[in-house]
Amino acid sequence: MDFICQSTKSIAQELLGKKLSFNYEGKWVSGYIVETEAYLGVVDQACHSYQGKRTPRVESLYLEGGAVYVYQMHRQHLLNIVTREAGVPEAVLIRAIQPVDHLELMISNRNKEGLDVSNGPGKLTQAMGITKALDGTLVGVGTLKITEGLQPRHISASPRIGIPNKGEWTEAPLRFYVTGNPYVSQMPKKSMVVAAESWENKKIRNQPNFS
DNA sequence: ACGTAGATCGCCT
DNA sequence: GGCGATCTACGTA
Repeated sequence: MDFICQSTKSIAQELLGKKLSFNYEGKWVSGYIVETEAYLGVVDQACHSYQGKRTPRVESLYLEGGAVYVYQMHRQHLLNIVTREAGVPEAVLIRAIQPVDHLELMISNRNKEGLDVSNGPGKLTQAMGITKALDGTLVGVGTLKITEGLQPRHISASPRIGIPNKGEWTEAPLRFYVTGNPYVSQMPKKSMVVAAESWENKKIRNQPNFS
């Protein structure tokens, strides 16, 4: 996947359905990405690099696309993937996943089960065991991987969560999610569908087609 | 289903 | 000293 030669908005949408895997104590814990947000760098009032702000905490945002930016707020870690070329501080926040491998480990890490395991940005990092140790590393070369997964049947956009009083940046539709997937944060029960129905049907592989 | 409060910490100012 | 790109528990319908 190309994290450099595309707009951050495109990457945020392309990440939906990709499989996110983290090596936690020797086990590849994983899930399909179902919700993301784009943060558009120096012009974006909601972005940590707004107006070129550069402090030790946000340093990773200035790395090349494919770098990992993890920061902490309250007691949670939030996971971002840096986009664009080095020096252009844009990123995509991973907000929710649908668990795939080692669900039992995620349940144990969260001390919760069901949708509460990973339907929020702080929840999914806790479930997978992601900490600040990942900050500044590169996707694909260390303990974090992003690989092919499923194809969303439909993608929805909305304003980003938790960005009050930032004018046009509060309203900008920079949050993207797999329509109807129950693991999307703050999804009304009424709008949920069975998880499998939010994805395109899997192609049947390794099977001859006799029609 | 929704709103509100409280937690309790690293990182800036 | 103040403030979050959040989460949880606990009110109330």
